[in-house]
Amino acid sequence: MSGSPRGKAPQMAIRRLSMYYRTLAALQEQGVESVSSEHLSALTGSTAAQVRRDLAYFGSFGRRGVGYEVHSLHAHMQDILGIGEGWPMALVGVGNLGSALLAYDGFPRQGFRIVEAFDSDPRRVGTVIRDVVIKPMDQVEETIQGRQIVMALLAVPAKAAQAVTEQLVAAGVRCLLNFAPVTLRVPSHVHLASVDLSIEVEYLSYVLRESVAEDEASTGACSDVTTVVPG
Amino acid sequence: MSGSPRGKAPQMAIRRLSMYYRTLAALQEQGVESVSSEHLSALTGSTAAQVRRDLAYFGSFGRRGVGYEVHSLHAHMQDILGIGEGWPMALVGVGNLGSALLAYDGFPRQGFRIVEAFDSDPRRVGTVIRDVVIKPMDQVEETIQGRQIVMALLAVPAKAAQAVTEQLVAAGVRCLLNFAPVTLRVPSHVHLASVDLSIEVEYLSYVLRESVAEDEASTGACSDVTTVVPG
DNA sequence: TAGTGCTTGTGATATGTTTCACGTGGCAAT
DNA sequence: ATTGCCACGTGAAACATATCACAAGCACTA
Repeated sequence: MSGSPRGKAPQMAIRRLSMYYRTLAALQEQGVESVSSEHLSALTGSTAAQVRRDLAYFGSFGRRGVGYEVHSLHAHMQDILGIGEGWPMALVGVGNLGSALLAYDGFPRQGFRIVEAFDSDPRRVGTVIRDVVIKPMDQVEETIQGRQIVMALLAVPAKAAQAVTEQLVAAGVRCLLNFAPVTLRVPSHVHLASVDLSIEVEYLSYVLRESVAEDEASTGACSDVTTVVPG
Repeated sequence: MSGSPRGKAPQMAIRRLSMYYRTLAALQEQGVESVSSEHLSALTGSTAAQVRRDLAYFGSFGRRGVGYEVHSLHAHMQDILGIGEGWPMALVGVGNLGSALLAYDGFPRQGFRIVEAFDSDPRRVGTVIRDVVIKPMDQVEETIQGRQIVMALLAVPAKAAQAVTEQLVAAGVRCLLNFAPVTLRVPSHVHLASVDLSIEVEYLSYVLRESVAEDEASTGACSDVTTVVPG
């Protein structure tokens, strides 16, 4: 029902779809009705060719000589990404980060809602954040199976992450978004994405060090350093 | 001072270094003294060949027939990633997410510390979280220049992100870790990494939809679904 | 209806990354 | 010493992804 996947889309293309989707939503709000690959690429930091190629993995949504109709393309992206299904999510670990995730309004705005939250700390169990009651860990399986939840956010300490993962998988979770700085093992039918702050910061640290080294190689005047914004 | 970069390392290789680094720290704590590429790959989810290749971008740290000495390799990774420099960081936006970042103990444990925090909300200005006093936005430039801060975390609402970015860049920041769901424009000498929860969740939503569709194609018995953990 | 200008969709090409396969060096034991 | 085994480091092959460049298609005009 969702177009014709001619060839398999690279993971990165799918992630870019997400950005196109968001950008299209913004354009729609601004009342823009039509957009070209050129325009879309400028707004998302891709190239025009890449935008066209990314979209072409899933079908042909534009009209030659004209561009893409914003509303229609937005709807197609929503369909392809499976937003609209409105998968309910469970959160495990309601510490600092977990609380922030519960309160994060980006999720409901994109159609994803955290409907259950769990924590092992008895002091947190029973408290309510954003209409969600925090339940104890021993209710994970029962609740997740009962509500047919397939997506979970994992915001527990690194040490506990693997054990909790196994608990969630046993309960029937199919997708995990992990925030703990560990490499999780999951069965092949379970999909895993990770947000790892250490990796991001250390990556920046690396490129910073590299560029500082370059600067020092050409010490002295500011010379011809480019200050133009890319793309 | 940091080895011999033969060829340029792919971005992904650098991110994997970060995982090796963390894994080596754990091994060291466990008292393990030697590790093979095979072993390291099992712990990080890579392949042995990839581990060797990734490390080879930066030098040769192992001994043939033996493996890698954990302590020494850990030290090399630390050097390459530029941890140890202990770059001080600034945080802008102390809402739910920003507060969680301030309290996140993964940063100090990896040698990164948030030493300044800023917010535009007068009610938050002046309050103290984890020994950091929240300052108003108009002190960004002065403070960052004064303390020579080059890394910043951006946890402001999407609408404000681009403007704040420009403020930070003007103040001399060289690296930005952005948490707002927008595409930021930065000058080419500024490095940017992003943590985008929408993208992660939507990506999972996509693969979930895909795999559910596959399941439905072969409805009925569980047939030959693999449940073995990978690699 | 034919012509012009514009933008898509897509083969072909170039670039980048991962995997393979094996030569090389190192350790241990005989 | 010599033999046997092991695991790294790396050229070359395979694979994946991004870019280029252009034919095809649409809108509009005359």
